[in-house]
Amino acid sequence: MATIYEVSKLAGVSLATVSRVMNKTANVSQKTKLKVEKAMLDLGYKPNSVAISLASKRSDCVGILVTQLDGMFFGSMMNGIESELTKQRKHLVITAGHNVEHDERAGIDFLKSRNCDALIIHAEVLSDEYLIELSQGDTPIYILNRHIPEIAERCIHLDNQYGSYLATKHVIKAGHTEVLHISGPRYRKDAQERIIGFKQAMYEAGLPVNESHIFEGDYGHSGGAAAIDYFMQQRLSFTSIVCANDHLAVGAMARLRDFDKIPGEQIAIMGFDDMPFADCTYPKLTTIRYPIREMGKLAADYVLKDVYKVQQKIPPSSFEPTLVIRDSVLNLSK
Amino acid sequence: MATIYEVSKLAGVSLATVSRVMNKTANVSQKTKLKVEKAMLDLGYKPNSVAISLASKRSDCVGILVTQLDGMFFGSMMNGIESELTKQRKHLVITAGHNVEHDERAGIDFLKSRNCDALIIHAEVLSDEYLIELSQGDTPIYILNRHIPEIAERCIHLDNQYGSYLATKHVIKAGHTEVLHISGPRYRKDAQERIIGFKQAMYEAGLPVNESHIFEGDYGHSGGAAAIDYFMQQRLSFTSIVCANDHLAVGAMARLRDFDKIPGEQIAIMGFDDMPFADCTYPKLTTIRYPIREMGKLAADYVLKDVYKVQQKIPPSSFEPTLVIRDSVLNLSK
DNA sequence: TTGTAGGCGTTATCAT
DNA sequence: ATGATAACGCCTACAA
Repeated sequence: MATIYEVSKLAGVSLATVSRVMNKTANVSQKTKLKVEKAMLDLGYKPNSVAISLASKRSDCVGILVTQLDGMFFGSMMNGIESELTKQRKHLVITAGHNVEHDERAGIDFLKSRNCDALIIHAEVLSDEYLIELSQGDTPIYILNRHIPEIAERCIHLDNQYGSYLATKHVIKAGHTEVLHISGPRYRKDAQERIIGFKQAMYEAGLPVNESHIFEGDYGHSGGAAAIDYFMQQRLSFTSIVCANDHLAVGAMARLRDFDKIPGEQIAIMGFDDMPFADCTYPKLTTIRYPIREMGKLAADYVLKDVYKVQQKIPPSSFEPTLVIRDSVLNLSK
Repeated sequence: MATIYEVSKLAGVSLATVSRVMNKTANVSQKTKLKVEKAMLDLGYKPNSVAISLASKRSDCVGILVTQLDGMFFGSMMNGIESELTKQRKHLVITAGHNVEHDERAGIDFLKSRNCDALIIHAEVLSDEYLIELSQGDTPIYILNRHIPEIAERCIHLDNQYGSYLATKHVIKAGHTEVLHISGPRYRKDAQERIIGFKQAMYEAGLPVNESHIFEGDYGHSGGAAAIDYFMQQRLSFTSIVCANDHLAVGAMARLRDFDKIPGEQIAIMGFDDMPFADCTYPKLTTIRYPIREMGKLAADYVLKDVYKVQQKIPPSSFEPTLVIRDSVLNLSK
C-alpha cells in the first residue's frame, strides 16, 4: 500500500501538499494539484483511514450498538441508519450487545476506542445512570428505543406502553373479554412497558388480569409457539392474544393451528411492530406500527446535523404508535 | 481519555513497560505490574485501538461486505459470523454494497483502509476478475455465496442451481405440470443459477418452459405479489410456483389469496432458503434449506484459523442444498 | 502557494 | 526486567 509519503516523492512535492489536495483544506496551484493527482493514480494510492483517524481525531464512522445482527427489527433499524449516513459518505461500525451487560459495555468501549464520531445506541441492560454518564463524555450519543428523562434530548423513542394499550383496547373493543398476553423477556424495558399497557387497558375495561395470563416469550417465533403450548396446557379459556411483537404473533398463529384453533377466526391475534412481513401472513396481521426504520433515520440525521454539520431537514418528529388494522382480530359482535 | 503515557507517568515507569503489561509481550516484575495496573484503573485507562492498529498493523477487526443490512438472509449471515468472532474477542466492521458496483468497491476499500485483518465478502456485482485480484492482496478474503473456480479455496458457497433443480423436481414429482418460476433480480448470480436449475428440471421432465413463465422479482415480498399480478394478468394456467426465495414465496402466497387461490391447496408453492419464518407461514412452506448462518460461521472459523491462528475445529464442510418438505406443495396424485 | 516539523497513542527494536 | 526511541501514516500549525 502506497503512503502519502511515496505520493509526495513521486509528485515532487512535500507531503503536506498531498494532504492538501486530498482534503481541499488550502489552496493548491492547479499545476501541482494535477501532478499530485497523477501520482496518486499511478500508485493506486488509498488513504489509510486509521492514520487519518489517529491524526485528526475523527473517523467518519458512527458506532452502532444493537442487541443482535439478525431479526427484522434490528435489520430495519440498521438499514434506516445506514441509508442516511451513506448519503454523506459516513460509515458505520456495528457491535452486538446480546442482552448482556458485559457485551454492551464492551461494545461501547470498542466503538469509542475506534474513534467513532458519534454513537447510536440500542441498549437493553445498561443502566440509565451509565448512559447518562456516557452522554457527558466527549462522544455524542443518541439513544434509540428508550426514554431517559435526564437526557431526553438524546433519546428517540416511542411510547411502548401506549402502543400496547392501543393494541389491547382494539381487541377489547372487538368484543373480546378473555385476552391473554405473550410478552417479551421481562428484563427488557420495552417488554415491561408493553405488559403495563396491556394491563392498563384490561383494568380500564374491568377485565381480570392474572399473571398466569401472561407468558414470557423470547421475542421470536419459538416464544409464540411456547406460549400456546403453555396456554393450552393450562386449559385456559381465551379468544384472543395480544402479542408483544410480530414474531411472537406469527409463532403463536402457527402453533394455534396445530391445536386446530384458527387464528383470525377462533382466536384473535394482535401483533406489535408491523414488521415487513406482517401484511403477508395469513391472516394478515393486525398490529401496532413501530416505525423503527424512520427512528433510525432520524438518529442518523441528528448525527449528521450535530456532529458533521451537514444541514439536515429534520422533520418535527414525534413518533406515535399507531394501530394497523388487518385481518387477525375478528370483531365478535359482527 | 487517558493515554498510555499518563499511565506510565502515574506508575512511575516507562511507557514501554505499560505496553508490556497490557500485551504480556515480555516479562514484567510482579511489583511494577501491580503498580501499572493500579494506575490504569485509577485513570480509567482504555487503550486507543486506532493507535494500536496504526502501530501494529492489525485491528482485531474483520470486515464484512453484505448487500444490505436488513433481510433475514443477511441477518442470519452476519449473526453466524459474529457469533464465532465474538468468542475470540474479534470485532466486525460492516459495510453495505447495495447491489451497486461503486458501493461494493468503496465498501471494500474502506474495510481495507481500516486495517481489517480479513474480509468476508458477499459481493453481487463485482466481477470475478476483481475478486481474484483482491485475493492476491495482503488482506485475506473469504467469499460467501459465490463460486470462483480460480480461487475456489476462498469460496464458501452452495450449489444454487442444484437447489433449484431439487425444488422444481419436487414439485413435478408431486404431479404438477404447469409450473411457473418467480426469480430474483437477473443480474444476481444466484438468481441466474436458480433459473437454470428450474429450467433443467423442467426440460428433464419434458415440460415446456416459456420465458413468460418466469417473472423477475426483487427477492422481497412485493416481488412475489407483483409476480402473481403478472401471472394472473397473463391469464396463465398454472398449479404451482417455484420461488427463488422464501420472501417471494410469502408475498406470492398472500397475493394469491387476494385472487381467491389458496396456496398449498389450489396452488403449490415452493420456497428457497428456509428462513426462520418458513415453518410459521400458513401453509408451512416447503422449501430448500440454505444454511447461510452455518456458512457465515464457517467463514469466520476460517478467519480465526488462518489469520488469528486460533485453533478451530473446522468440520469437513460441504454445503448441500436440501429439500425441506412441509405443507405448501400438495401432491396432486393423492 | 508550498515546505518543515511536531504530534496523534501505540508497538517494537535496541540498548542498558 | 526496564527504558529510550524510532516507526506507523497522516494532519496541522507555523514558517518561508
